[in-house]
Amino acid sequence: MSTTAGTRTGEHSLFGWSLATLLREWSARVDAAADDLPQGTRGYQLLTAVVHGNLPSQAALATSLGIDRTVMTYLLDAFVDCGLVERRLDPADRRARRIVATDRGRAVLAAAEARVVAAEDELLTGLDPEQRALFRTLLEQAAVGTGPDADPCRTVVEATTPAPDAPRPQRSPRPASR
Amino acid sequence: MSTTAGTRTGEHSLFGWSLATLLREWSARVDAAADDLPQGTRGYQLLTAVVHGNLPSQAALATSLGIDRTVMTYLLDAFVDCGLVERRLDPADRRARRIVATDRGRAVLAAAEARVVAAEDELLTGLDPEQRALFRTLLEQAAVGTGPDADPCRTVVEATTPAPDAPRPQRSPRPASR
DNA sequence: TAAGATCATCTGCGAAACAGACGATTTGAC
DNA sequence: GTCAAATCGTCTGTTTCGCAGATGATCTTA
Repeated sequence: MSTTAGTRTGEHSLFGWSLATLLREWSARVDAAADDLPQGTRGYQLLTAVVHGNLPSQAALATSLGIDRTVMTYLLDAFVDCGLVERRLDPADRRARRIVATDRGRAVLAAAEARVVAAEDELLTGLDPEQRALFRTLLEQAAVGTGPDADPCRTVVEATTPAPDAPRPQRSPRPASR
Repeated sequence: MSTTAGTRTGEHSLFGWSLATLLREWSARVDAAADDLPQGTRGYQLLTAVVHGNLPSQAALATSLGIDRTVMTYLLDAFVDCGLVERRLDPADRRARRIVATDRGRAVLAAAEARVVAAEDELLTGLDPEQRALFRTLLEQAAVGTGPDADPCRTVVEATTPAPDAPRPQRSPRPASR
């Protein structure tokens, strides 16, 4: 088991495996670090998005986190029940709810974030501190470039792929226009 | 993408969001690029591990991919039905099955890999080529350092995984009434 | 040889995701 | 101004999926 999973056999891409492995491990550690939040890792991500994300509606929140709106509903229910966030009516659009964190929500998040940052740093033990900073920068840059808000003009798959007839079968990144 | 998802509010960590976003997008593209494999992205990862991973048993395959053994069983069933892999008895341990790819499996994987590599490169449009190479290197290095094969002496969280009494106070998402 | 651990499989249960419909509201066309 | 279409959040129902547990086969050890 010493050399198994990652190393073998030349130069095929370990990109996906590495990404999945890293996220899995991150998720496990965040689950442990943020166990005072509902829904574990996902709850942490949600609260982070609520506090720092500046997203106008539940739908925006959902697409930013890559989850379904119907899931967002009961996810937020749990947070409201815990007194961590509030649903307020958006005066500009009375269909939408504006999600804001309570004081307690912000405090809980801050405490969790401190633990998560420590866990993240520990997660990246394979890199020395200088590399860690660089890695974080590159990662964020890459993600912002492809996230749900990415430039819609930069069409994606069909350029280099012999995509049959379903170029983008799922997931249309429709950010609210701006 | 100017104001929405990721950028806001100073210096909290976007690490988890970036990781999840990138993996989600990667997964979507691989789903499209490897749609001739069972189980989409997961199937691609499985076949990659079978061909390049040199893993001795289903269990090793499962832990490397972070999935359950019981899932691995029917996942492999699908691949065997498609004639992409075979289960062979391990002569050294007749409990275990040694999973090997068929010729066709290797060919299908090779074709898929070509498409996936292109998709990955396209995924990283936010980085220039030099940064991409660096990012891949750092990512793999970080993942190998924390993966299922990482040095068990410096591990941290593994202890929490099997813990039966682990603090997981809030569970049910509550289909709350309101 | 016996007891315990490990590998792969199967069964059943519970949870989670997804599609669809609904009322409320906004937007756009005419 | 009116009407149709789209959007937001919610709820319902279906179905899929992961996970715990038990089982038979095999290896390991004492």
